[in-house]
Amino acid sequence: MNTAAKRPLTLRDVSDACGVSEMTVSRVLRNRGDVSEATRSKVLAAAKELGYVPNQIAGSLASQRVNLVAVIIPSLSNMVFPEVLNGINQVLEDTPLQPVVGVTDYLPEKEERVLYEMLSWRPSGVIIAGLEHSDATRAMLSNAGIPVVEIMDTDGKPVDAMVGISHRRAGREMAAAILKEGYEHIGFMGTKMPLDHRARKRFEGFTEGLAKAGIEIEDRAFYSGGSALAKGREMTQEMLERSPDLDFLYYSNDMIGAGGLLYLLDQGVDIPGQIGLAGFNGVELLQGLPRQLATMDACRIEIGQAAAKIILNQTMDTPDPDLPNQVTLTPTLSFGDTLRRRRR
Amino acid sequence: MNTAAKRPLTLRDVSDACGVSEMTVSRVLRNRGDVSEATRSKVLAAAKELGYVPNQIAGSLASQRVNLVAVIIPSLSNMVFPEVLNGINQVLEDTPLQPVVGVTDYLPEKEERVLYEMLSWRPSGVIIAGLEHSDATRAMLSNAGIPVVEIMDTDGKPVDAMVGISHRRAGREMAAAILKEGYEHIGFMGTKMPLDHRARKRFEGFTEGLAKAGIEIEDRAFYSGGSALAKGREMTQEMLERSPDLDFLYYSNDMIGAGGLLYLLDQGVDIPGQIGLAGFNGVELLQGLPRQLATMDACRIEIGQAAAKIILNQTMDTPDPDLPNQVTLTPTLSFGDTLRRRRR
DNA sequence: TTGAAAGCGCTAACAC
DNA sequence: GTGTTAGCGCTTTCAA
Repeated sequence: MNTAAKRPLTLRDVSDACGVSEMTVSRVLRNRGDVSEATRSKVLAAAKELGYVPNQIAGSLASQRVNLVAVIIPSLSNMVFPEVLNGINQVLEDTPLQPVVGVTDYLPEKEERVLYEMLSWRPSGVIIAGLEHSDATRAMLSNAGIPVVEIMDTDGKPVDAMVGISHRRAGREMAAAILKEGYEHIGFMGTKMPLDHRARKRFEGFTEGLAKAGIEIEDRAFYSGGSALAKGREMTQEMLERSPDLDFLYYSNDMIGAGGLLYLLDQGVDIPGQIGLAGFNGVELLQGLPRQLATMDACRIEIGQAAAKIILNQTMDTPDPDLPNQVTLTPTLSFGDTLRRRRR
Repeated sequence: MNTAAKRPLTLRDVSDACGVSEMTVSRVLRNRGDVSEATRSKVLAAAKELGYVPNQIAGSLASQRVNLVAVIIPSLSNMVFPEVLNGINQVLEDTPLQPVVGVTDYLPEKEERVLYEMLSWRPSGVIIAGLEHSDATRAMLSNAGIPVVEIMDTDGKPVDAMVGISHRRAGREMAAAILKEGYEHIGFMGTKMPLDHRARKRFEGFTEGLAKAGIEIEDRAFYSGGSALAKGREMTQEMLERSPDLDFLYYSNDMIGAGGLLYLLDQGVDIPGQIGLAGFNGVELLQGLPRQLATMDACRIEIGQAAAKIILNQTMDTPDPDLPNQVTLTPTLSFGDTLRRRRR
């Protein structure tokens, strides 16, 4: 094993070390073409002995093939996105493709920068969260000449492929479920994030759903920053002081919902009798609360898997033309212990 | 804007479009050397018009410079690691360096694979979690000829630079604090992860700390998989049924600690009078629980920042030789509401 | 089964 | 200020 490599080793070094042409060394290292078992093992031994690590930069330039998949997401703190990544990883695990993650912080300009940066590495595909992008971003995506999958959301028109759920519908269905249980005085709490289009669409769907029954949200509040659990507590307290007649609270995510739940249990409020609660996402994290919060699963893993499969399919020599490239998954509503009202 | 690029554009295309040599176009696009304002704007206009995206693969090969920093961590689900990433991002944000993340799932073989994969892109530096690696991994790290920062842990000898906390000491200090409050019958709960060396070291430090006072852990339990909150609940219940005399429970992470806390509050146990509790990590996530869990901050953001600064410094033309490359941060103990025993 | 030549798209180094 | 030349370290292609 080489102990002090200042200059990284090249194929040339391996070639010299074992007396086999660079070309053949290259073939051995990539398992390409027929190489006699004798030379093969000679080369492998030399490469290992030297501690040779191939230079993918040179390799990719020569072969015009890059085994990277750009994955662009708004955040890593949200738990939702790491789970999507897990789905992607699962599918790409035993393939030559490798995901490379970029984070946008929900900022369109940063999304643009990150995408540009990643495209300059000429990846084999792009998986990007959301359907709303700047014109420049959309242009880059459609001109890149590689498969593009927009994920998480299906309320809109994709550049190429699309995998996700309808957040608008999710909001509507939650509204319907709440009304069906007999709740009528509804408050909403969410993040103050004009650029979180999925949260916005859920909210819109929700108000639509209520409107069909002639009902309006009676109070609402938005937060930004800080611990979601703590915010859920605070906001719930404030809202109920302001609007004591509310009998249902819909939270835009499970974490603030959990904060609200803990607060109300502290206060000895009867849940779901006096007040019902629901969140969104179905984060496994929260199993283990004193009561299970009603929520709607966002199909994160499945989304990641389906997106990765679409990219993978396109990189194959003979892509399956039947693999759908518009996938709408259906989130399931779990009632938990906070939505089924005991009849009065 | 080009609308149907099958073949990606090259510098050549831009050069042709604006009648300026490739070399000058390259200079403009990289803000290198003196270029007259006239040609400059001509080139920029042409590049934008065509939608040209530079090919970093070719660029890096030619310049022998790659602005990537390999970041290798065990997991993305642990929240701890995304926070470290945030610290790294903050520092690298306005530099040419770009982090690229690889995940090992706590598996040494996978760590080896991921590192090999990343090194083959010839990054400018490596930030890798932990000090325990396979021989092959260590060899690759020391032969790579680039700065390497091992993070999170400082109980051991690094290949090159190191930034973290002493988990052994963290364990010892927690033991001391607990004893000082007068607790004597102590149980431990943690993850069943022989490869999580930091958790192991904390545990070792903890038992050492107790041993100095002639005290031994009276019960212990380990879990794997599932929702940590739920596991904390279950395990706490089981442990107290098995060992009803315990007066303190030390959890290897805040999430299971929170589960235990919620369970005990449900049961109406007096905390911290009858039973005291502590976790580890200081996850902001949990602010908002009915009681604040005692914990120890793992300095995640700071670790990320310091590590990135070390890499950044090394990539500069004239690195500051005084920047320390062994940084041991000191975690702070927060007592919360679950460790200060009311005197009996 | 193996090797030699050419070139991937860009930039360092040097001319002009 | 701008252009020319010669590679970077591989793989493709074709010849042996």
